[in-house]
Amino acid sequence: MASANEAVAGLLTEYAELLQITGGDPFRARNYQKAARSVGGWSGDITGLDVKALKAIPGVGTSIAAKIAEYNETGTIAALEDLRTKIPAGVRDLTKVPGLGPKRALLLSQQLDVHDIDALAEAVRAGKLDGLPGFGPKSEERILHGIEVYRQGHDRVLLDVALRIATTMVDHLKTLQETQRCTYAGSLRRWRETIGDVDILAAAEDSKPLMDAFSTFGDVIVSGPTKTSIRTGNNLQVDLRVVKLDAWGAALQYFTGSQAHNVATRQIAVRKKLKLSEYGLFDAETDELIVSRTEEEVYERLGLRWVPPAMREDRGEVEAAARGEIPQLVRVKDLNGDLHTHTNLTDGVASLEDMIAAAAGKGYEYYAVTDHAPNLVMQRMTDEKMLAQRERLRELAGTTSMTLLHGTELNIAPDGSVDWDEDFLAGFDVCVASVHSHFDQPRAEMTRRFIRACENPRVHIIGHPTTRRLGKRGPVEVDFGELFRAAARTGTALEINASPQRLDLPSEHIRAARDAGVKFAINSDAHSTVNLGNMPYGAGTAQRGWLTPDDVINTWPLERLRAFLRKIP
DNA sequence: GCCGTTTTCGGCCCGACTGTTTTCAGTCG
Repeated sequence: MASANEAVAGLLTEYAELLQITGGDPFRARNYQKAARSVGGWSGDITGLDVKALKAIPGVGTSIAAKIAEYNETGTIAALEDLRTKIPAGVRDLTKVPGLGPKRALLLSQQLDVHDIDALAEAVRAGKLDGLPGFGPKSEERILHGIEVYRQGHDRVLLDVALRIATTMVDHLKTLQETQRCTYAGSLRRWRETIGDVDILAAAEDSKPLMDAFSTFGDVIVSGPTKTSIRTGNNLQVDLRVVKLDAWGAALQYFTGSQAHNVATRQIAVRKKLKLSEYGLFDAETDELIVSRTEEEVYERLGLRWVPPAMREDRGEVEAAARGEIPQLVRVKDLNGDLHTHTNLTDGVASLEDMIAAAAGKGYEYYAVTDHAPNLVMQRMTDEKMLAQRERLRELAGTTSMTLLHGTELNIAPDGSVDWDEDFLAGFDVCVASVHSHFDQPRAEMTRRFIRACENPRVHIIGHPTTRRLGKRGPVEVDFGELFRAAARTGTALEINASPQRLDLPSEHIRAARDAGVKFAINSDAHSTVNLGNMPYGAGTAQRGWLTPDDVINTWPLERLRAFLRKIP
């Protein structure tokens, strides 16, 4: 089960969607959506808060606070239950079909008596859309296509997949003579953990050659002089927007988003009698262009510091930028080492020697090898193998300028214990401890399990704390507040696992953990030399959690790191 | 429904594209 904040955010989102379907004041629906985001990103726990306290959350006023308080007391929201009964079943599902919004989904549901996507597909194929007002032959085609897309894994793609596709297209577009600038923007530039569609921005006087070249990368969905959308072979939508070079900064700011961040910046513009669009920042009355060439100029003219893309989620960054308090975020180049990697002694694919050589190529000051411990039985680890690896690692120390650390990735048992006793663990320079089994323990047990691991004086880092696999397995149920307090109290770092399948600890928990006093380790969890290159995804995730280098132990110099790893005072 | 250093009422981000509706609504981002 999700946290109370997430649960309420989900209910408020549903309420907003139902309001959109019923029509009426669109600003009401928008407000519920805004409140949902706000509650979901609220660093405190809403459980037990009364109306007065709830109203301190931005976007939560008297009415929404009352609904949340009602949820706190009764576990339900009567107004939501009521709205659910008024809307035909399945309309919300129908709006999940791309191209089908709330209005037309409701109309189809009522006119055709269809309540799920399968029934809709059948009705369209049976020609039941004929004669419906507003639905022509193209509509049928679009809806059927939308249903196909929905079914073919409507899921978002992982960050590395999207980055690869975007980079290929950007590199190709840059080869065209007409292209003046080209980069990816959108959620990819913000390092969101998964990507729904890729936004590419280019500057050119004549957009047609770019649009033509871009169209060859997939099936064209829409195409005009400023925007072309395609769908690639692996079902990823990619949008190319072409602007004039003069508008580059405003366009980059606009298309990087998020939408919520853009709303917030535009509201600031409005208050200053300005108008912000992808074409520039204008005087609202005279329409005179003020600035548009760079993002920095646009933010500056709004009275804001430049906001790093990873922070642009309307989670307080606009207010921070107005106060001039944008943190110096941790960057990949700040990382002095990698503290969680595997070799072919367990499930890695590269040898110890190859992993060390590849890591040296990253310019690290230190590097830890942390193969799996014996309780992950399929890895067949033994004391002897581990000690032999340590010996070999010490021999290799003379071959590299990096300081080599011998470590292991321990398994946190259901009771919170780990693989080896204190004496054996004392032989390691660094111990990562992770949950690899019994993912469905009840919340209280799982929480005790993690806390006991933190309290182990030989455990330095909790690996991939939620154990989620993006798109495949959800997070374990744990009281994150308790976990964060335990990690801070015991001097145990939480990992930000940089694997694109994990990105764990997720960014939405990172700020709360940091506020609790937790330190972090950004680790590749590499099982190959190539995986050592996953660090940018971890750094991006850390940036989304507003972390600075000081928050991240593997940006520290070796001596400071060693002091942290001593843990026992 | 929320919000306020021009407002406790009257705003609320803004533009592109599509299809079919001869002037615009729906959808998307």
